[in-house]
Amino acid sequence: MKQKITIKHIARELEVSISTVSKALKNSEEIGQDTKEKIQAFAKLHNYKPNNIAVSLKNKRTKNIGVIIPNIVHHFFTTVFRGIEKYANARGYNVIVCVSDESFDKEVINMELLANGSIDGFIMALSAETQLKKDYSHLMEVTNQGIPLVLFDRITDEIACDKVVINDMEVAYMAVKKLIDNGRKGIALITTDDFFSVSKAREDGYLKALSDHNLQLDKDFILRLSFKEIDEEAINLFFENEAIDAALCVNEIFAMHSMRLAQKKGFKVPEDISFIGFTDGILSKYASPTLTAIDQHGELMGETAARMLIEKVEEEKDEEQFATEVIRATIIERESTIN
Amino acid sequence: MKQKITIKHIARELEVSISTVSKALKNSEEIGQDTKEKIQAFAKLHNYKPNNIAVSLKNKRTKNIGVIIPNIVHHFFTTVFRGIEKYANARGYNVIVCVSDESFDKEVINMELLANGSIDGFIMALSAETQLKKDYSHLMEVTNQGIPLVLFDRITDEIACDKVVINDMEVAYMAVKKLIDNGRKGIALITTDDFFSVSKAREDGYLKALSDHNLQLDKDFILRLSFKEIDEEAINLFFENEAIDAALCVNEIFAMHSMRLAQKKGFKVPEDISFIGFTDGILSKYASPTLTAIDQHGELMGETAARMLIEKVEEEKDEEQFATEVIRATIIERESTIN
DNA sequence: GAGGGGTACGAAAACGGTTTCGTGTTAATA
DNA sequence: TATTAACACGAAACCGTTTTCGTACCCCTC
Repeated sequence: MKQKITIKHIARELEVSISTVSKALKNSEEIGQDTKEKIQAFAKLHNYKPNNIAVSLKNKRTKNIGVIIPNIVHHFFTTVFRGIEKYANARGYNVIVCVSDESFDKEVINMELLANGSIDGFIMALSAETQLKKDYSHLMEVTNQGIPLVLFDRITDEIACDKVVINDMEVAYMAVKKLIDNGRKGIALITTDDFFSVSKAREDGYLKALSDHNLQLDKDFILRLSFKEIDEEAINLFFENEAIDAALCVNEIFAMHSMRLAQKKGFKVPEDISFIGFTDGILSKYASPTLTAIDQHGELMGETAARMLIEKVEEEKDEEQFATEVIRATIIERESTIN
Repeated sequence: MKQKITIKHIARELEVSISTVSKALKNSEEIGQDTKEKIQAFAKLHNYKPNNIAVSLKNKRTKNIGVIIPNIVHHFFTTVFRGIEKYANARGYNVIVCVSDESFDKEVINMELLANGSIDGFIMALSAETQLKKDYSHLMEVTNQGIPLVLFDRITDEIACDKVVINDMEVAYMAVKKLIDNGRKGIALITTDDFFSVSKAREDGYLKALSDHNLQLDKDFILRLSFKEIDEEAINLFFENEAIDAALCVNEIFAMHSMRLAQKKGFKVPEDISFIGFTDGILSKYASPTLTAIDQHGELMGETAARMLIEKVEEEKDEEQFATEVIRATIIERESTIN
């Protein structure tokens, strides 16, 4: 088990000073050509690599970015993460992931842990509990310390920072409009409680589409499910309502369950009832019938967030100028709606 | 934007030495009670938190563990990661994830990057390319430096380190046996090239089950697909063979595609043909018919790997004693096989 | 009053680098 | 030949901790 070689070892071995070695390895003009070559050759031979921690301590840059997501099993977050990781890696950054598990406490603990020097900035989507409590003091703390923060998808207006979202309201509107254009009259919305920023926006789009097309809003057309576990009873009950001939679901899981249960009840998809789900994940492609889905372009979202964060991290001046980038979601037509 | 407070600030403010502050904050017996209280109160008031990087540099422990996985979109790896993250977090460790994208080069680059002090140990599953090339020098390098390493799922015998696997061969055997017990005679194997350690083991189990039950091995009963993209042509051609009445698939994606295409060809599942797939992922549950699957207990696998790694990291002595833990996979019966 | 033993604290080295500044040597210039 | 500027390198501070060791001070004892 050979010990890692340090600059000190090289200096001692080659009988030069530490500073000379350091400079030679960065190819500084200050050092003579032959000395540089000697040192560089020796370093390469012994496979010298600078210690990241020491470098981080010195220049107060870790080249790590902290990502906090509510969960890792949802396809959407996985793809966003993929985008972040890809972009960050290409720029020489590593990604430290923490999963908040939709819990406020875990989110806070993880943030505090990472905020003490481990990372150069945060990318995160708020946990369900955080959006419910509306307590963003841990975010405030972090931004006050000057640590860059980018929020994506599940955001809040109360924190001034960069943000990346999709045009939730618009695309929900478009989805409902598509259903209307297909002749549907009883369009349901299957959503979560509206404390989720995204669910709220999607609901707004849904409502606006209805009213713009002179469709009565029927409270019974909106089903709110827990994000924790699917209440099949509630779905079954919901579909007792024969007036429903289409449903927009705010996520893939809701869509899959609803479609399955509707089918079980005897509805034919898409003849009797159409389905559109947010998140174009793996399930939508393999469902039967395949599910028309709203592609949130998670990977692009992740890349965008990472780009915004790294720009903030690397820019010298800290004029507090924040942007919100909007990714345009697209509807992927499949069998669960009629073309 | 208030600056982060350091021990030095506290020392200056309270007119004591740096060492006194450091000791007082750790509640050292060396420091007088009143001094300690004063310092601790001041620290709490100003929300002092030690700088992780400095601590890491000092005690050569980062409390970070590096995870390198081939991809993040496969359900199996996601769940393993979940297990790792959960366990590691509970023990106060953070997780740095790198995705090798099945590429040897990315695996090497990521490892080298992290090995320079950023992490205390590695957990990884080998990339496809690495298993194909059989070049493990980057792993050797890391273990030679004394950095603990735990391999999971995609492992190699050539590296001495801790390992976590499932009983691939056994469970494949059991799956085939189940099909045989159900009266199936033409049992196919849909797998990758056999350079994957897991595919190899599963194939061995498949072969042994056949021969133990006096079933002829027919080369035409084995279909090898690329892990990169699904060749639907090949699958269609494969199912021209009417003798096939069951298939064991080495992953969920293969199973889903095969089942779908078989159904399209007119096979009824499970009457005409049964399917069993490795990985009890989200797809298996939502398929129609639902897919009998082999649950690899990814989360448990991740926890186990994390536990083994952290034990190695934290133990003082380095007697090189390595273990391989075997997680017992279980078969989840669903509609795609006859009970 | 000298010696001894705690007690409570500080100085300084160390972790592994980067960077500023100073300095000895050499060669060019007047 | 004396002056000077360029060159090549080294000393030391610094990043924020931890930890070892030294020591001033007080109290007790004989």
